[in-house]
Amino acid sequence: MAQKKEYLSKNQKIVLDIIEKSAQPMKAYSILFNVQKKGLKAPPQVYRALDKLVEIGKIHKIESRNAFIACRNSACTITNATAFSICESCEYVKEISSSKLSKYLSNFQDKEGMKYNKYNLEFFGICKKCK
Amino acid sequence: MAQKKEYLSKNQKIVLDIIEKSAQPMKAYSILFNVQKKGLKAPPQVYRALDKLVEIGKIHKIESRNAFIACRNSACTITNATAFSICESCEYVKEISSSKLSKYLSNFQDKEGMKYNKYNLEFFGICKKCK
DNA sequence: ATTACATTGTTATAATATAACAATAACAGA
DNA sequence: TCTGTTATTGTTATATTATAACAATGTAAT
Ligand SMILES: [Zn+2]
Ligand SMILES: [Zn+2]
Ligand SMILES: [Zn+2]
Ligand SMILES: [Zn+2]
Repeated sequence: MAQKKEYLSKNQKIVLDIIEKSAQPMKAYSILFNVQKKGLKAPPQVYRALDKLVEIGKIHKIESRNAFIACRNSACTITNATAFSICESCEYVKEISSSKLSKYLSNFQDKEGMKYNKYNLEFFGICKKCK
Repeated sequence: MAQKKEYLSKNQKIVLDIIEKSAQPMKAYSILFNVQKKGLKAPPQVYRALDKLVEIGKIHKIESRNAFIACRNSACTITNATAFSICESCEYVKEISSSKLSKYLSNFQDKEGMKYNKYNLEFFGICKKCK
């Protein structure tokens, strides 16, 4: 995990850094605002970095929120099997790392017997704090 | 299913109609273009209808694609447990109706024992045609 | 008729994301 | 070193997706 970071470009490091420092998902334009002091002034600079970081699995996109969160699931070397829980009240997001769940979904076949190489699952509910 | 439609408003019916006629997911602005001849001229008119239709489960949003598809899963009276397969080559989308899968996910508990009242799952792969 | 409430129409704008191209850096082979 | 090649960065403009705000109209109960 740490090694991979060595190969990141300058902008990729800057963007990853800010996301990793955030406990919760960040939106692209909030990232942009936060990295402007570091010289990244325009959306494409941020989006390019985000694309790459998603591709190599250092971060994940929370699709229903258009936001990006650092991967902290050590089992998540793969970028193609992601699961999250999202609190609909406070928007708290947590990556779910359940080998049972990922096994189940990775092996899932539809009615035609088709298997999939990738999935993204988002659970919604009310977190403990909000209850 | 048919009854519910009776209670839809004019704009909701128009928008649902165009989505149901489409075999595949439609984007909001494509819907807008298609309903302009029916008098819906501005985005809010379409987005309001979409919001309502999603809420009552007549359509679903494909989050990773920002697109909307009619629900054709008769078991999907619930709007809170959705699963789709998406072809990454041709973008073909199909709603998955597997009672086994939905049972598994509805009963899923995370490490803290928390259960969720809602989920959305998107599988990605290459469909038969594209292979 | 009056109130209340839902729906619609309308304009403007916010938020998210990409196209296109120029400039610079990194680097391998001649 | 020079040179071609590729990746990365910088920059401007624009496309795409979505909502705020408020006025107008419709619907139905009292
Ligand atoms: Zn992860
Ligand atoms: Zn919460
Ligand atoms: Zn459905
Ligand atoms: Zn396909």
